[in-house]
Amino acid sequence: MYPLDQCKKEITAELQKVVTKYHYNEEIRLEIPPEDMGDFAFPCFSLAPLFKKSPIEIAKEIAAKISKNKWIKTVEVKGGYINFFINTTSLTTPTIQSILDKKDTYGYLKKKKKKVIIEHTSANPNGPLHVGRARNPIIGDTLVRIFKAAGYAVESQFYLDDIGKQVAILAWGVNNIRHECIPISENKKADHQYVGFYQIANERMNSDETVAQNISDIVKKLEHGDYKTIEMIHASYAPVLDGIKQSLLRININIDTYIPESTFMYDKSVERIIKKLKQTLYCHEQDDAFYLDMESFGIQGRNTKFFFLRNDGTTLYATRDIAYHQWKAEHADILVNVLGEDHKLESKQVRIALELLQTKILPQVVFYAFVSLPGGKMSTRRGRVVYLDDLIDECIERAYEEVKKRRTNELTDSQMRKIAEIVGIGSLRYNIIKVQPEKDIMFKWEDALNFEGNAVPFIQYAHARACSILGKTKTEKHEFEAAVLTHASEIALIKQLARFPLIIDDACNNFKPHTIANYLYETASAFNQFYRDCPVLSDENKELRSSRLTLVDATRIVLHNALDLLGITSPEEM
RNA sequence: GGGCGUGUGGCCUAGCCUGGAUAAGGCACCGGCCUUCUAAGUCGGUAACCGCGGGUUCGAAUCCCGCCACGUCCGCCA
Repeated sequence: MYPLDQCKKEITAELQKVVTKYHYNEEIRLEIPPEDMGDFAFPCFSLAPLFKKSPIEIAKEIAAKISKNKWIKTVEVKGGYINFFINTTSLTTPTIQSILDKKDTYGYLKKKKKKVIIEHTSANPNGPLHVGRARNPIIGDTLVRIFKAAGYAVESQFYLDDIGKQVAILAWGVNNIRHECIPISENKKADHQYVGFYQIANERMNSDETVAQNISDIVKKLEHGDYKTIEMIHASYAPVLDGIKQSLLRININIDTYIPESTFMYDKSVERIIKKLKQTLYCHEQDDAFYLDMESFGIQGRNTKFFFLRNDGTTLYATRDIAYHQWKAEHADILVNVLGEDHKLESKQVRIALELLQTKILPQVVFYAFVSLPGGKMSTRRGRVVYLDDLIDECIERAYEEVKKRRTNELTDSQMRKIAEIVGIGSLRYNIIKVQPEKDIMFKWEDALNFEGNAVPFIQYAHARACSILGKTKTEKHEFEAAVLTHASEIALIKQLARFPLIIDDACNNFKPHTIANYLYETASAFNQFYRDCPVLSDENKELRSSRLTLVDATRIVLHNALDLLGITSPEEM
């Protein structure tokens, strides 16, 4: 257990002890008061009706009975609140010790012996990733990192469409459209080269019935396991998928497993599911196709029919998705999906079907709103997009300009390039993750690439500053004496470092990756204030100097660990 | 028409789940701080009827109802 956990627990226990004498049995929930009013607060308002006294009197009465201990330094009553000021010397030593001992794993929670499958990205391999959906891999990968830190065994999965209409369109295009008819893409990556085939094929499909027929023939052959067709499809999308993987790798994302949809066709599990679904009370037939009537499950709208089998006997995306989820439920204890908000209905339908099939584990879903452009929605089909690769390039380029502006005289070009890469990629990830997923974001270059204020350079800079100080004292031993760190900025920074494990716990339990970004900003800010107030290297007092050095080192570790949770590299200089 | 989500200073965001003490930050704007560990920093200032209207409560940005705006979905697409 981490020091601050221990502290909170003991304050709660102390309160509990006093309060049970009054037959108050509600759970004690401590709050964090506004600045300068203490470290923890207990509001007494809800006790008023029980006590038949004013909250202020109650607070006074209870506060008088609180006995001070290792953690509780002073107790104050203000308004209807009991404010606790903790004994920082009790917190400082174990916190710093814990950071120095655990280093890269400081903040990590104890092992849970539970397996989590986090599905994210799962983009159709018919073109490059675009910014509209860029939140998906970033949120997904951040959750993967957070769950790992929270003690879970995690596997990330990309559900790969290798059997549906979208890849069939791409494959038809690749095989039937001449290269000269495709608009030339400047980017040499295969996903950029191939997307034109998909776009033109889409147009032809919509205007030419024979093409539409050819494509649906491909889908049918796929479902029947026609070997040659499968090979053809695979050859068409493989280079595109490879391009997608490369893009992900550029932003520090590696997905453990790619699960092809076809898996569940060929192992007959989709067939079994169809059979079971047909037996349910909610199944109906319409023109030889089958659907579940979702009306009694609270699904409303123009159409409450959830089709799972076409009239030609082929399956649909959602049908295969049900099979996939059943399979996942067999292989994990917790399932997490990261999906665009356009999947809300489908996800609900799949959930209902899974319930009908008595699936053991249902997925927790994190939905995100699309990133839009000032002119409207992005679309691969219509080619109205900003591609992720272009955004990455632009981020790095702009970061390079910023580095050059500041460090041309001190660093070599390759050093500056390296820093630009770290800052550029970090900027991209940070800007997307710092906003809660369900909030709409309008993509504007000037905002995305603003390098000031609450942005990643601020945090990375704080890390680089810490490294710079430490770099000058490599040979020194960092002795540590908690009692000498008494400056308000030092105390504030230590408390901030102590909070990190609680932040991880909260971010994990509530699927809120953006809280890590907030924490990082606050930590960097606390460090900058310390940096301003407490000179480290120039201090004459040896004990103070080395204790501060240790605090700098501890901050460096926490910033590094938290940045790592966001998949962002911590530069040693900037 | 219906479902789901979002609405917080000029702009962007946190807080909302679990109601509480002067609504917290950033950008922009104005004014200070580099002979001292990288000023991508720091200090101060201007700026908010928390979309609108009701309700619950001792107390509402937070919970409930209605309305408005935006996003998204309501395909034998994925």
